[in-house]
Amino acid sequence: MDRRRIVGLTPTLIADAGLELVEGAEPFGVNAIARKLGVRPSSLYKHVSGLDDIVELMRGRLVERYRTLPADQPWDAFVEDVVRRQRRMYADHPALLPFLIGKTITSPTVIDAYDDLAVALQSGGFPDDEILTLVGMIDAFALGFGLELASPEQVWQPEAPTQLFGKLLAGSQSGPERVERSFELALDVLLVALRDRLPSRDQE
Amino acid sequence: MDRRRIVGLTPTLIADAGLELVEGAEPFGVNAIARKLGVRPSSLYKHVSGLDDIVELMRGRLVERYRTLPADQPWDAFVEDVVRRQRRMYADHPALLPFLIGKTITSPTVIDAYDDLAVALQSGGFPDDEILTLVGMIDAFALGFGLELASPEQVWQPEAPTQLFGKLLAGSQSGPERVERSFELALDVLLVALRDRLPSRDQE
DNA sequence: ACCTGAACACCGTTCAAGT
DNA sequence: ACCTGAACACCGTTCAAGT
Repeated sequence: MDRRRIVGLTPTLIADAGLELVEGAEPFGVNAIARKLGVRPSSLYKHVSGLDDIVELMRGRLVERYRTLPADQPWDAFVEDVVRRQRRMYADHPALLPFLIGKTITSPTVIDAYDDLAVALQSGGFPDDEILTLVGMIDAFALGFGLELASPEQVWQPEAPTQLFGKLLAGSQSGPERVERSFELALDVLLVALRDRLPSRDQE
Repeated sequence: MDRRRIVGLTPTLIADAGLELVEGAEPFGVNAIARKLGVRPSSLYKHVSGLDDIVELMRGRLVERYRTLPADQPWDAFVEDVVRRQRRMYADHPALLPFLIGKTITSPTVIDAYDDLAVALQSGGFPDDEILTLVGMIDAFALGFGLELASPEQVWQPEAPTQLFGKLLAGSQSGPERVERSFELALDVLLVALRDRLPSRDQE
C-alpha cells in the first residue's frame, strides 16, 4: 500500500486549512497550516510556493464564497450587493487582512469578480475611461469599512481628558452599532454619488 | 565614566528608528530597530513593552508630523485637509499599515487629532449623536484610499482572458494617476455628502 | 511523486548577570 | 538604572534523504 495516498495534499486543501485557522482566530502561518493538516511544514512546498502563494489562494477561495453573480438587476443594485459582500468578507477574516493588502491580485476567481463589476458599470452607462477609477473607488471603500468592522471593540481609548471626543465615546452606542451606522450612511452616499455621476440618458 | 550614557535609549528614539526603517523600505521589527540603534534587542525592553508598544509610539510620531491644527477655516476645509494628510501618511508608510490596523488607539497625540476633528464637526453644526459616526466614516475613507495608494504598481494581474477588465487595464493610464483620480473623485463625493447632510441653518 | 528530517537564518521576548 | 548575553519557543524556507 502506498503511504503517500493517505495525505493527498492539494493547494485547495492547504488554502482551506488556512481559512479555518483565521476564522477560528487561531495562529496563522505555514507551520500552523501544516500542523492542522497533520503534516510537516516542508511538505507544503511541493504544492505551493510559499506563504504569499497560500494567501493568494485563500483570497480566491474567499471570493468564491462571498461573491455575487450579476443577475437581472440594475447596475446600482449589483454594486450595492458587491460592496456589502466584500465588506463582510473582510470583516469575517480580519486576521487575513494584513496579509492581503499590498499584494498584486492574480487569482482568476478574484479577477473574474472585478471583471463582472467592470461590465456592470459599463452596461450601466459609464464611459470606459472612468470604469477602472470607479472600481478602485468601490474597492477602497469596501476595504476601508471592512477594516473598520474588523477593528477591536475599543477603537479609541483616551488616557487623558479631551475637549469633546471622550464625552462622545462615553455616551455613544456600542461599537458595532456605530460602525454599522457609518457604513450604511457611507454606502448610501457612494451610491447617490455614482448615480449622480452617470451621464444622463433618455428618460424612460 | 558611565558607559550607560553613551547609549541613552528613549521610547521616542526607538519609535523614530522604526520610522526610518519603514520609510526606507528596510526590514522592520524589534531586532531591526535594535540593529539600527547599535544595541541588543533585549535592551529595548527597558523602555518599551514590546513590538505593539513601539508601533503605537510610531503612530503617535507620525500623527505629530502629518496632522493639521484647526485654524480659522470652515469645517469642510478642515475635513478635506485632514483626509488628504491622513491618506498621505498611510501612503508614505505602507509597510507599517499591517501593524497599525486592528489595534486600539491610545497615543495622546492621535486621540487629540481625532478630538480636533470631532470639535470641527460639532462647530460645523452636526448633532452630537452623529459625530462619532462621521469620524468613523472619514477614518475608513482615508484608510481605504491610503491602502490603495500603498498598493503595488500592478494591483491586478489577469492571467486569463476577461470580458472587459483586461482591456481596460491595458488601455488605462499608469497606476498612480488612476489611483489619484479615484481619490479626488471620492473625496469630492465625501465632502458633498457631508455638506448635504448638515442640518440647514440660517442663510448668511 | 510526495513526504520527512535536519538544517538555516531568522523572529519577539524573558531574565539572570554584569557594571 | 541600564545594557548584555544566553536562552526559549517560535517563524518561513531549502534540500538531501527516504519510500
